Amino acid sequence: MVTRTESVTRRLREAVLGGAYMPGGRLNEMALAEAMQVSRTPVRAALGALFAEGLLDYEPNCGYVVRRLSLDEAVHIYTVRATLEGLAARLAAETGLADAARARFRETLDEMERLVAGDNWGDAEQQRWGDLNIAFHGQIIAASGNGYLANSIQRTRTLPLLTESGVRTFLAERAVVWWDRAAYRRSQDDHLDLGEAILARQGGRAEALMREHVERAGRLIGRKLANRTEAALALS
Amino acid sequence: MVTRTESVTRRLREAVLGGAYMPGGRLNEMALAEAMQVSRTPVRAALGALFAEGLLDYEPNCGYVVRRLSLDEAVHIYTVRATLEGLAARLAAETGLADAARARFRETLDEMERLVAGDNWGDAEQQRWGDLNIAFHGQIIAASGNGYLANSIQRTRTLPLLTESGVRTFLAERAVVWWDRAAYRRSQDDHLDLGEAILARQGGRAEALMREHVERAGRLIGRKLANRTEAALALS
DNA sequence: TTTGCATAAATTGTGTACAAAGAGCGGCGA
DNA sequence: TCGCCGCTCTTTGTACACAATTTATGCAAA
Repeated sequence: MVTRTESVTRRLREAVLGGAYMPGGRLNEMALAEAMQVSRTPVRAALGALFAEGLLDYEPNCGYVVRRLSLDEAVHIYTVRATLEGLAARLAAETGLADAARARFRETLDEMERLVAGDNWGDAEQQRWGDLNIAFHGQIIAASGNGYLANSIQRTRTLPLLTESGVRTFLAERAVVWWDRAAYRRSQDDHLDLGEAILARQGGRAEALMREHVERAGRLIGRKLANRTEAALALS
Repeated sequence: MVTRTESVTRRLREAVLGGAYMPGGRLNEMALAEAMQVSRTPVRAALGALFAEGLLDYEPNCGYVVRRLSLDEAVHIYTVRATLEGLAARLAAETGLADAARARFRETLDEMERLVAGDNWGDAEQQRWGDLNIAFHGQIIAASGNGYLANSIQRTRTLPLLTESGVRTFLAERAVVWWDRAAYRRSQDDHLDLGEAILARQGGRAEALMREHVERAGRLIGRKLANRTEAALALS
């Protein structure tokens, strides 16, 4: 049996990450309770959990609001994430992958390459590539063998506004993927170098490559976000 | 006005970090509520918050227990911490310290040096050096200008069993500082090199030094912890 | 003695009522 | 008209009662 608190926490997390509420928007306990068909108690527990995860801001006696990330904060988070994923890449390279993991790793890389290099590049291919991208990074993190590191990286990824592949915006109704195809190609080139370094047990090189890889993504998103902010300001 | 939840959270956190409960020990909601003279509601909120901070483990319908860190987990946490503090050192060096911060930084280093090099080395000096050590690291983290990084590092420091200066154990009644004087001298030498690198704006060198510095502390604690585990096993 | 089950006790999960703090609003005076 | 005060209303914080689940206990049978 799963408790209502767990269920509400999961649903609310998905709603916030999915952009159902505007950043800075208040989350009314009573309204959420009615919407979820539970009492305020599990809702309050869920809000507390999401606050601890960094998805919400909280002020005593004032309630919870969806956290609004400034451009600076987003850059800060990406800096930390780049360093942590760099560490994971180094540890993975130094430890080495087991045979099964090695095979899966190669398979993931190959499929991504086929997609990017292929003739078709529609929504389905982008979606698939995004999933494989997450899997690729996940395999490296798993191979690092450091659970605390894995959690720390996960924390940098589950934040409103910034998700695993690309940028979601709360201004639009549905997710907008910001990258053009050239960016995917560049990202894939990074992946190929990274895979080579890790499989060749080159820890230092893997770390440097991963750091640069994630920081590049951060810079890209930073630029897009800066433009978006200007656009949003122009609208308001 | 401060809410009861905040007050209970703070008190409970201090109790857990101070070693008032055995790792693995159950935290009974009713008992805590009576001890703190509040109802179960703020106690549950506090337990949830401390669980999110990583101080407690939780299983639905089974309650909260003080988190028990394995030796492996402690090493993993130190690895992450070393990398993050290394990043902070690099950012601090690259950004550079403002004049006031620069002066305070030098002052902190000088006082630590006077203590370690001085003739007296009692409990008071150790305590003072520990406080300055925290301040030294804190100044670097602040100078990095990355709030998310500061939070991430703080998370690696507030865990039961491992605190800022030395190791607390739940087996003994009061905190035990594990280091001998030679270790303090070695640590201080690291600090001198680090201060030099940061003030000279040598980012890469500062990062490498800080990483090694924190990892050395981690190895030291790891060894002590391993011995302690053997001792504890022998006793039981 | 041990194992299994049924029952009882203890503990956590949830709903709800009430207390308290904050936000919004209207009236009053300068 | 503007600013301030006090009120009301909304929203959050807390206590408590009850439901649901887990854990302990005791008894009977293998």
